[in-house]
Amino acid sequence: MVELTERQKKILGLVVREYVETVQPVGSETLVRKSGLRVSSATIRNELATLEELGYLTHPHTSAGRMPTEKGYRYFVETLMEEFELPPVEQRMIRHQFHQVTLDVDQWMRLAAAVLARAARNTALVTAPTAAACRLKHLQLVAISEQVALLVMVLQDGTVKQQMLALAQPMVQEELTRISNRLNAHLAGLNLEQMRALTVSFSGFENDVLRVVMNIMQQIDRRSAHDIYRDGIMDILRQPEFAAIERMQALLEMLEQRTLLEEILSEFAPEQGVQVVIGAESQRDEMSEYSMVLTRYGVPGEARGIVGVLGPVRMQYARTIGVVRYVSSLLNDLMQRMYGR
Amino acid sequence: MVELTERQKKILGLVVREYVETVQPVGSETLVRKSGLRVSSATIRNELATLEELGYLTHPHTSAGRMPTEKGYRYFVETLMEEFELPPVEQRMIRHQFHQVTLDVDQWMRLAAAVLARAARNTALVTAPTAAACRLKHLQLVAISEQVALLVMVLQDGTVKQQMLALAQPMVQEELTRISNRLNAHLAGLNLEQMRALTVSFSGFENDVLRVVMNIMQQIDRRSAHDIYRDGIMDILRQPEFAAIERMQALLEMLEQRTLLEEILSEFAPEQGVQVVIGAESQRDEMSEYSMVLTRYGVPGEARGIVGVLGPVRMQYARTIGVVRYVSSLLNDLMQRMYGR
DNA sequence: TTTTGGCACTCTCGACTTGAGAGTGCTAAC
DNA sequence: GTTAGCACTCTCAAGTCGAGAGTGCCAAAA
Repeated sequence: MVELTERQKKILGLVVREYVETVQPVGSETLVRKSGLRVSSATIRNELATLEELGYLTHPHTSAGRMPTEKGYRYFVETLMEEFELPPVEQRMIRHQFHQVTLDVDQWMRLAAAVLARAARNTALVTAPTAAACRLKHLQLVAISEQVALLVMVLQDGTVKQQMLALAQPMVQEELTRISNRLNAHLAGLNLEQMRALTVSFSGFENDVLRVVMNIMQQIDRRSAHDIYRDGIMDILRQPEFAAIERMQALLEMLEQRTLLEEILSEFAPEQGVQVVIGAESQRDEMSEYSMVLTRYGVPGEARGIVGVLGPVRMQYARTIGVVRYVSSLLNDLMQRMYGR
Repeated sequence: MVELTERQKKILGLVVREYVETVQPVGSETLVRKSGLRVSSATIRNELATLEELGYLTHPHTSAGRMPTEKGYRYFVETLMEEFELPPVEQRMIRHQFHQVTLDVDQWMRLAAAVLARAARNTALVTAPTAAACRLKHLQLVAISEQVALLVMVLQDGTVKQQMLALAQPMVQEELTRISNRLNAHLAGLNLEQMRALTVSFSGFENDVLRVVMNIMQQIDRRSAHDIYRDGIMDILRQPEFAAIERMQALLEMLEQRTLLEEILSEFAPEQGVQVVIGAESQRDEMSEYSMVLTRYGVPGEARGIVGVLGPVRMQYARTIGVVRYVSSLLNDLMQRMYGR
């Protein structure tokens, strides 16, 4: 790998920035004007040709200007880009919004996605925090009608699950509460594995409930990230790269495929720090036109989730990274407070 | 209003059906071929001209075939269309899916939207059932950490609400359970109005909780339909009328505007039966290109919700109406079972 | 009075052409 | 190493053209 000269770096940086802004291949004349370099367009052309040979730039056709390749963006992200921090005004606004909303994981996720999408001007993807193996915190049976009860389960990571139960025989609320208490006394704090050992100690309706509880917990354990909160789909669709319908449809179709998204997110979200995945680096055809900026949040031992932004490869990486970092730090604070320091 | 002749009705019906299928203005020759009428194309042309004069058909330009106007569709829906019933195989499949899913309102809504979208091949809109004024069924406080508790509220209509509470001083689960029981004893079955009268009888932390409960219930009461479950956005976007980007974006933008959608849904959902709203009949510019097929489900006294399908004006009305009717009847059954017959 | 054949007329749509504009790449000179 | 100059290439928007589809009307037939 040949080291680039300072001038080449400067030119590459300019091409990336200019292209990201205008979405037009940028020509040598434009660069002379913007660069402040005291050289002629012909010199720039020579440099551009070199950068193209090295794989950082391309040509859509002979008489068009240059645009960055994925390698070019990668180099930009790693070496040329300067840090971006969200302006304090916006930071304050976002924090304010989090304070206003009710303290509920589901709401936080929605808000995080909304805020992230708006600030990054792209599609935001957020997964709820999940513990490696979920533990029951508390359960409660609530009479809905004579024959139907609602089972509400609160898990260690703060998520709430609910399921209706058909009752073999009518029960009143007092009875259900008594049963809830008995079950809580034995089950609170346990994970699926530990519950298995207890199945023998219950019988009748209590055993039925236990089975349902275990069933739900198994479902949760199986899929690592339950729901993906998405927002700002319009923001990404407004980008000029989606002027062609098929692109737009392809993207929407991908965003509707939860399993694919989950897979990609959990594969590329880094254990720490912020990860940038540019185009084909994701190794998926469906994603080859998009880039992602991903990170994890949460309390490592307890429960973690993913926050990220999806956008066209031509993306304002510095800004996006800054925004993702800020939102994830906010969520970190929230989680930490939830787990009591 | 002049009554149409049998032949005119037949021709109008044919034009609608043909246009809905092919999305091409239909010409006199085609009609002769399809109609089975033993007349020449010139005769058909005369009839078409009459129908156009009466406002049932239009012309995109001189040398194009005819396509229905909104008045044409309206006439079709009211007079010409034959009933459509979902084939038993599909009915069974759908019922099967409802049996498989856990018994939880949120899940039902999701499933209803998914099923409806698939069967109607358009975008499905479903709102959760809401009681006119919501009543508390049961509440439970769950310790999350020493300083944080989760308040879980189950409402009469089966929905579950949750909110984190910051505790002024540490409390253990036993304490929280005791408080929950005390509050339940007084509050269960009450609506917001009735709770107001009780605010004096509680103090300290119990009063704080009561305030939060009332606050949440007020939020729910204020907006008639909380969340709108949407599905099948891709299905509608695949329709040829969305070949133009702006249309596509306009639609997506509208679907993201929850308030607008809520307003439209609750305005046009009929008290009983199935309502068809064709294009500009909705009196909204944003909706002038779309039609809706809406109905309500639920238990009139207790809680009701809306199911509907949104699609292009050129829509298979008979099919859509049949599907909406079927899904709403399924939801009716579910609701009825929930409210115990 | 209704139906029909005939024909001129209208409008769209895709294919093709053309010229301006943008930008490169090369060469020869500085 | 840098630069001016110029031929060359490719795109894109505008304009042109002809085939095709379908109408509208008229005069004759039923």
